[in-house]
Amino acid sequence: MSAKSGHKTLAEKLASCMQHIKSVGFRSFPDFMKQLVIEFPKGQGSATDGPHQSVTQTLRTFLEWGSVKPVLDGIAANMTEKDVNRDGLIPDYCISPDIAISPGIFLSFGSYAIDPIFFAGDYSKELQHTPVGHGVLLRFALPIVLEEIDREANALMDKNSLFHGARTWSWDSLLQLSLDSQQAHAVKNAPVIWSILSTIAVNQGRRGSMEIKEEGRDPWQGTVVALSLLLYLRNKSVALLPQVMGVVLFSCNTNRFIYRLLSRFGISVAYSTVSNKLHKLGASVRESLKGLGSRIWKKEVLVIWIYDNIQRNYVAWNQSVANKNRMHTGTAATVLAMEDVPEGAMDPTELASRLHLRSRLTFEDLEKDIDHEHIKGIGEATLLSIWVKFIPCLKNFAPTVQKRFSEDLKKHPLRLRKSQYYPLETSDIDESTTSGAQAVLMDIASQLGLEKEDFDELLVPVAGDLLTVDRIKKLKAYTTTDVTTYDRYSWALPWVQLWHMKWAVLRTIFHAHWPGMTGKLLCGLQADCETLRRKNINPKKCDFYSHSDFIFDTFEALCLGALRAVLHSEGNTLNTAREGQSAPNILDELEVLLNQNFSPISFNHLSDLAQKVYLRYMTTGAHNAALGDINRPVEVYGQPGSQMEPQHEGVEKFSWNGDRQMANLTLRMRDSLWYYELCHAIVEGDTGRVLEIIKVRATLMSAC
DNA sequence: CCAGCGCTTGTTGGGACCAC
DNA sequence: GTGGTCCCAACAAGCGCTGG
Repeated sequence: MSAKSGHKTLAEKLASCMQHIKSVGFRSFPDFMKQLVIEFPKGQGSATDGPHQSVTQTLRTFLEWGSVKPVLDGIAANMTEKDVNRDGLIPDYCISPDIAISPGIFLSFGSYAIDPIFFAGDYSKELQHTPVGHGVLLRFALPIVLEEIDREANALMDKNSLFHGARTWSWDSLLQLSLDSQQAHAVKNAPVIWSILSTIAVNQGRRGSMEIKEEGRDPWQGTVVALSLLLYLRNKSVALLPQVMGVVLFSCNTNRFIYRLLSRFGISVAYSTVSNKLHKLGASVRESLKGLGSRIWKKEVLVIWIYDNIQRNYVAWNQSVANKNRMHTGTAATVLAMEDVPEGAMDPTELASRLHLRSRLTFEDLEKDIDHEHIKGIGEATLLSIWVKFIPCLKNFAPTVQKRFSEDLKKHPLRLRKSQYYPLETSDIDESTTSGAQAVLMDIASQLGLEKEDFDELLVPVAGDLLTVDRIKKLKAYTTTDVTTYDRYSWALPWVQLWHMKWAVLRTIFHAHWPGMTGKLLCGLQADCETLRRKNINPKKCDFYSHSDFIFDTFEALCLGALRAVLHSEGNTLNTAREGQSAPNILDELEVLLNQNFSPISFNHLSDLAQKVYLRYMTTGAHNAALGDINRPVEVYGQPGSQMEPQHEGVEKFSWNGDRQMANLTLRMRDSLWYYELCHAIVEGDTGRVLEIIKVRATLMSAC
């Protein structure tokens, strides 16, 4: 630097330094430092090298000149004796006080780690016991980093931080916990802390391919949790995650010992805190429910009441004749806010004026209401979706098929939203009796703070399982002559929930297609159950999930089989009868049939096939056809019998040679199709499509 | 600086059961 | 029948920390 530089301010000096560093090709200051302190000494062969020596010389002059030395001296002067014992790098507070650390355990360099160039000249004597190179940088940088970490941690402790627990609990404040938004918050407000913690958590091998894993250990979520714990240990009011963990543990009836253990580590808050807070929460929820009740009464919000019974088995500690395990029955209710309700839809006078029309309803009216074209379209689209799902060569049609459901066949798709729901207090009422249903309704009304006269203008859908609906219908029937609107229960609209409706439809399928005595291992669901070796199938009990999966699987298999049958009937066959060659897997065969014979098959052709399969195997007409009008070679099977007429039901003509199994299978595919569509329409959120299936089922059963 | 909160620790009471 | 044990829930006192 020339004498002129003496007039420059510090900022100017630094700026011109940085400019020089940049102008000779370093991308950034950290890059420069890295090259200078780590890469340069490592990369060069010997200290006697020409350029190497000159850099070393310059660096030594620079160090002697006094820029770094005061910094190092300053650090040394600020170190206490303890700090020095710990090699001066890790501050005292970073280790819990009762742990004895032997001196020099941190950063104890082997001699190989220290570049020989720093040991030349007088300066080396001063630094003899101080690690240089990497160590100098660390010594210089660590206090700065720690200071930055302190600053960031303080920022995360802010009351508006997403890690900060709520001062008074509410379900909203607990439910707002989102590890993803906490992560975003941490990345934004505490980048240094976040990068340090996530560097520990994310495996080096994983950093290259950042694919998203749905299950298993998630290092980023883990980092958020670790950060939450650390912040909670720093300041107990930064406790959102430990609070939520406390509630989770509470809901699992966790032993107090586990609470003590986990709260020591900052994973959960103490049991007494959780207990205390939950009591207050209960009180505040009671208050807010009263508020909701007044909004219901003023018709500012239209709601559905949902309730179902809950059972809990109390295990007796010591079982005896008098003391056995008990099953406790209670009721859990939820209030759900309805959205997008058309004006006047929930008008009790309108309902009252129309009630008498119901008795005029005939089967023909119901049948006329069904959109048969839509059902046909659904049948074909469902076939297509199953074929596309399983046959590899059709995979690229998947978006087209999906579009059919979401555009051509859509009826009333719901907009995407999150429903507002309000869980009520559980009660010990047994809702399985009519008086129980009455008590439950009374209990819900009192929790919402609604008086009897508030119901005069209200219509409230009360949803539950089939039993609940039956009990409420009975209750309404028993009280029709009562005086007040409330006591007549005319305000309550019993309504089967979709899930229970699904279950009811599922049961009817098992009821109809699980043959009792004859041929039970030859055809029908039971035969398939044996073939698939399904466990846990009991048609009398009909547990939902196992049985639902079973119907899905058999239906999908039947649809694939039907496609093969249609292709065969059109003369597309594989020669599989060769000696020593087993029959191909159905998927392999379909792949070959569709690929080779139609190379490649067009979507229109596939649609035609779907239409054929639907008409041939999934309609009531197909069922009737199978009962007599089958097209078999006359010379082999004789004359086909006549189609069965309703008056012939149960009395088969002497010459009848219909295919009873085929007819039953057709009905089963038809019923399964309706169930399949019901489930998928519910999942896809298209209530219009759900309603179409309900209309079909309504002609057959009362649960819809 | 101090009120309030969270937490620990200890106490009480009730219920159920068991051994004697 | 009595006393002891276990479990649960509720409560209070005391301590330390936080935050206004």
